[in-house]
Amino acid sequence: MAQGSFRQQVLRVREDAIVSSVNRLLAEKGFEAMTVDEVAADVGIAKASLYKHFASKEELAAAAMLRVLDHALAFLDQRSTAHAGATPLEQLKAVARWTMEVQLAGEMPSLPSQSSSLRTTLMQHRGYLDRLMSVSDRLGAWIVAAQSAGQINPALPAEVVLYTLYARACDPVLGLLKAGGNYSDDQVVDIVLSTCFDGLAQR
Amino acid sequence: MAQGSFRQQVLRVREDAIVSSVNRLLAEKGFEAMTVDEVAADVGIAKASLYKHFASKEELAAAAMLRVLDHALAFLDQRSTAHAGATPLEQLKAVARWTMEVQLAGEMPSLPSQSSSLRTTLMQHRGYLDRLMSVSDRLGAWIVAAQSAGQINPALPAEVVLYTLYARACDPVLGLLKAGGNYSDDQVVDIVLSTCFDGLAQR
DNA sequence: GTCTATATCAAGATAGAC
DNA sequence: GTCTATCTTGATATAGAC
Repeated sequence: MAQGSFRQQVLRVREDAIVSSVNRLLAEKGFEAMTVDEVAADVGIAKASLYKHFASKEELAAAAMLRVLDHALAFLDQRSTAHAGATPLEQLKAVARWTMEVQLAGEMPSLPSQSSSLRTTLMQHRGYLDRLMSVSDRLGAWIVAAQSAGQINPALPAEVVLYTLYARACDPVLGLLKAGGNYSDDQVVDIVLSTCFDGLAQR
Repeated sequence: MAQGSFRQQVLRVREDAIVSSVNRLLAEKGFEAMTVDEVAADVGIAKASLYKHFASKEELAAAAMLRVLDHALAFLDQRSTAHAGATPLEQLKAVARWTMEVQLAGEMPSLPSQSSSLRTTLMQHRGYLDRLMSVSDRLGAWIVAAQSAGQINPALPAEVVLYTLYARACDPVLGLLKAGGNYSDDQVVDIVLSTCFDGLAQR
């Protein structure tokens, strides 16, 4: 696969650095609170240079969301191949664990469920929607399989399980527990995973 | 208890209307996206008049948060008296159901867990912190009792249960399911309550 | 206290030289 | 493509008359 000229590769690396900064700032402050000036300062280039790479703040954020989804797809690929023997429930738990680890690492940009200029941009972004549907399809297959195997509550509509997994990837409980300082990151993940799959009530 | 002069009562009613508008807009768009112009237009008064009642946008939002907590405290009072015979688990479920109903009604302003000017204001607001701690203390008592009775998983730290209940009051899953249009509000609440207390996994 | 009109400022976006 | 300097807009907040 062609990687382009040296100059193009340099640009690609720079854009990657930009997206990394955007990703972290999005996770830390959210889309509205993040400013383009901050991004430029964080990357170490002038604001005008940013706009040579991305046409708007929304495009900047969209690039970060796209990369997150690509990482997710890569993770799903790896689970499907290197861990093909796992049960559907184990696969779903592995995915949920991965999203929580990403969030605790400060690298999970929370999507704006509320009204936002970013939301309208994303809803018109083909690449974003394609990846989102791809992720949802793969998770959906595991959800249905886990329900057939009696591992996930079959009384729950599959979309409920899917939405819940998405929501837990941005669960503020993780940040609250981490901020409390009483648990390690691994413990936090184990706890929230437990409440997600096993619930609060005694079994 | 003195209610003040007629003029003061009129002002009080007006401020109540303001807080109601703020509360709804806060629930609908969040703090950052809500503008003071919108609030003024929604209430039907001039923007400058708003600033005679509240010193800043943050104070405006804080007033809405305060009222939500007062409503919560009133609900907790009612549960403690009119439903004194309920088990601790039933009380917790009743509270969670109430918060979800409030959210579906578009009246639950989501607190900014992320960095925000509102957060710093609230963290310095005595009245807000007092009410928040009061709510937490009451819920904490029910949580501990429910764990002693073997109704809530005793392996979970009480603060985890508390944070989870707070987080579910703002759970985006509710909005997603409502937006899908496949379920009534009651069904949505029942579903999310089920995933919260019983988890996703088969029992 | 309410209004209209305005000050002030932060932030997204662009111009134009290099 | 990168920079400095600037434009433009939208939003918080205030002035001052009534």
